[in-house]
Amino acid sequence: MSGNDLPGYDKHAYEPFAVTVDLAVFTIRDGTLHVLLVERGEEPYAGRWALPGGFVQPDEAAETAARRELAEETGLADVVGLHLEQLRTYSEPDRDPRMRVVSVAFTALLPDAPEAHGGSDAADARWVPYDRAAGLAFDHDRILADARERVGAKLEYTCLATAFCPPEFTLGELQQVYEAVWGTALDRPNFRRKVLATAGFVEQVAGASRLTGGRGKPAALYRAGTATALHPPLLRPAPEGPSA
Amino acid sequence: MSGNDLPGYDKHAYEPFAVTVDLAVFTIRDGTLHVLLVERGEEPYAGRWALPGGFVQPDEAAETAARRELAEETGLADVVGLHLEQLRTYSEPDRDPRMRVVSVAFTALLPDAPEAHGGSDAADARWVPYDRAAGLAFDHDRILADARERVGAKLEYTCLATAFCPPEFTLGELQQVYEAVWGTALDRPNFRRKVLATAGFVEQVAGASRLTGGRGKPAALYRAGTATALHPPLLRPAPEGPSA
DNA sequence: CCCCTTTATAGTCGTGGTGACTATTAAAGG
DNA sequence: CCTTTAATAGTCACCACGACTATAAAGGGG
Repeated sequence: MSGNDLPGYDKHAYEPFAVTVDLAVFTIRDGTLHVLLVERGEEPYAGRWALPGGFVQPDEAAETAARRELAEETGLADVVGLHLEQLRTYSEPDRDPRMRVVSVAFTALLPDAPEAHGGSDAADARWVPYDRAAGLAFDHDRILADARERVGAKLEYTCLATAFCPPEFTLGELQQVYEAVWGTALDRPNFRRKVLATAGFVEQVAGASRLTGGRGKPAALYRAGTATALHPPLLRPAPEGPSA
Repeated sequence: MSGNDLPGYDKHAYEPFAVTVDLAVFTIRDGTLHVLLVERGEEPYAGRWALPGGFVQPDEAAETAARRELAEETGLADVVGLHLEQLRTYSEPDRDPRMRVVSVAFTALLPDAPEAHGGSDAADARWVPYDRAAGLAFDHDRILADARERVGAKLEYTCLATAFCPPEFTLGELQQVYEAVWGTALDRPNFRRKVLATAGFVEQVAGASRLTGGRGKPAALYRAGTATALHPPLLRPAPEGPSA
């Protein structure tokens, strides 16, 4: 609770914590899921890769801190279409060897990656394929896995996938988002039918088309629609039986 | 991030925060959704109702603190079937008028309510119908609304509803859970068909039955199954058009 | 004791969403 | 000019689900 019901409470009855934000920033590059990592310059975990993040300032909310850190460390500040969303909070007492740190983790999605650069805080910032992002500092392996699972789940029942796409995109590119996050192939005509049947998911850009890189029939261009939920959802192929 | 990339960092470079937990504890009573509230004894918001909660201790994770506070304030400690799950973290700088408090909110579900009693910290603890739980202290109105929305959403694609039920329950009782949380009526035969068709959702207790309170045909008893996910989901009737 | 009410359970029917396909169109390349 | 590649169109069968109707098993009231 925000209040305090302890009898005899005063301002020293609680223990101070450091509060940080961690960001799992995703994008799609070359058809595969990439995550933004920074290289740590100091102990502990010096030289190891970690999720970008930093301390929450006294006058800002965690959401504000997340946006600020993303800008400072990677130069990905006012990127259009940045989708930022709280994931969960990690508070195990021993998750930082130095002191008691509670971290509010965020998930961020953005369209085809602007190149990241090491910013003020980070020695280096880089887009890394999700599959090769292991052995991160602290409990960031777990945070990253949680973030990916959350994004995968939200693709099913929200229109979130467009947050990975530039302002105008083809249905093939949108499908690549699903395939990259879920790690499964989807049937193209069926995917197309589903997306177009969902009112407000995408709307066609009149008369425009784009060559997907050369060969093949040019694809129509679409913009993100106004819908935010997907009813009924677009379920990923069930990994196993009905868990019985 | 958990680490610190600031050059020249030392242990005083960060500002300390107080970290608390808030709990939105739900149960079903008389077929309607109830939430557990405590009455505040001190300023600010003295005499107002609030979500139970309290400070996280230096050596415990937020999840641990949540369980402890629930036990201390309400005596609902080792209730069998208690489902506890993190909701999100609220960190607006002015959410507590006294000082900077970051609160990790949790959602808890439990079977037909044991009566709550004011515990060590709380002046009074009481089950309140969700619809009458307004005007809470701090930002607890918002936390409560977020919690209810989350629970409603999770009923769709998880087997969470059994967490509201005693160890043995009828399908009618299970349906009441959905109707109470969603606030809509469901068709009984269709609900039954769906639940039984989902492998691992519930399993019948051989030969047992219960009179639902007197009249009517006695209902068969079921136990929660081993499944945790619902594929395909049990969608609540769409409130409006496809948001287009 | 019969009938009505109540609640659980069984079954039916039609529709729509979806998986698995096949076919056609429009570009580039050799 | 034919092949390859990718987008788009269309088909078909199945199954889940909403909307029903019907039956079974209890209690209550006359």
